[in-house]
Amino acid sequence: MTQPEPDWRQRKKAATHDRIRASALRLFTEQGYDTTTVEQIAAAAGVSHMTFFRYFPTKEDVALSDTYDPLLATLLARTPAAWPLARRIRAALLEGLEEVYGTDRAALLAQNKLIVSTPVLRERLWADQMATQQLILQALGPEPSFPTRVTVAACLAAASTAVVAWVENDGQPELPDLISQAFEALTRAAS
Amino acid sequence: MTQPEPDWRQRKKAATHDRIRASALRLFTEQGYDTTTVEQIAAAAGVSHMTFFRYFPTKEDVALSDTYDPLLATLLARTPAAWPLARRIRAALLEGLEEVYGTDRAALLAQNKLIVSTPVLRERLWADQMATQQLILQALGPEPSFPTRVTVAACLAAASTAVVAWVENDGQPELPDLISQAFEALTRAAS
DNA sequence: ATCATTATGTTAGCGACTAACATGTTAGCT
DNA sequence: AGCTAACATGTTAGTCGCTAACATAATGAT
Repeated sequence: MTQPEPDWRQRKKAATHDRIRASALRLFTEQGYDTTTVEQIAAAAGVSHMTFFRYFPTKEDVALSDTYDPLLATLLARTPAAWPLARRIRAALLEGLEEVYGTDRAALLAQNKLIVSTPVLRERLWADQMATQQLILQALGPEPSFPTRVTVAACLAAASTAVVAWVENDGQPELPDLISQAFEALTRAAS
Repeated sequence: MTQPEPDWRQRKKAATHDRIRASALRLFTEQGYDTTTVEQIAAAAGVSHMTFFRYFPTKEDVALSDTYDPLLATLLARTPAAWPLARRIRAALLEGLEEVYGTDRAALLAQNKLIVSTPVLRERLWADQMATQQLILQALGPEPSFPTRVTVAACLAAASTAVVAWVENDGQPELPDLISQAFEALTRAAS
């Protein structure tokens, strides 16, 4: 009997979720990821360490949380199916970026800087990239062919390279431009 | 004064190194990676858990140990510099494979099957791939351009996709063939 | 025989993470 | 209002990967 579920409960959950997340990110940037303990995060958010793990499966997840992936799948499906796959992915990536880049550019840069400069998180980033790849392949239909898989993997590798270059140069060339350059490099790599 | 270093010492070290590694791989395949504890591995190898960590920095490393990377760098350097980068990497990868594929194909398949089927190890695999990428870039000279980085990343992504497909299909299409197909797919992705 | 080096073991501890159980707080029903 | 079931949170104790500090035994050089 889980009927009406008054949403103030969910609001409260969302509130502590955000409080934990905010405390974590602040502590991470203040004193580094590795030296920050889950207990500290929990204490800063006013909860116990068990509550932390009820909201985030691992310590890494709180630093990597993003909502970009599901958006990407829908954008890709909306792209003309007649285009070559690489172009479709490129278009979806750039379109998705536009929706956040204007408002959240600073946060995006800060978060990715933290990730790239923390070995453990960098590892997880590649792992998440593989999850994104699975998601894209499913959005393209069942039983993807081997060449399709290779193409998707290459496109995501290009995009990741762009992101890494972006944070390494402190956001100097803007990310959309870098992604475009990356895809152009991809098409020329074939020659 | 560490002069002669009688090599029987090194032989003994190599022996225990191999004993630990063998015990670990056996236990991993018998009862799974996650459920196998470092203490069990150490006990099976007749050492203490501290000795284990003196030989392998982490539990993951014992499952991922390979000597392919340095070989790859020299092979790449030996390849004609006039070729397009993707072709050079492809040639180096295939040439490196030839040297082990005949004798160690079974072990290679088993090890990669373990890795691909274990989430934690899969993560580390991508991380190691980034290390390989760094190594290739250094072998190509200092200060690689952005397009070069993209190309290398895409080539390694293609190769990884080939390896994953190889173990998923239980070694059915042979790995060198899959790698060739992957690179052909790469060149066509550009169109 | 002595002494420095090296490999190994022992112990204690930290931190991420889990399981078991307890407590309080809220929602729905009578 | 009062009872009960559901749920969020806390407490406690434990496992496991991993590290540091110190102890011990075997080996090699003098």
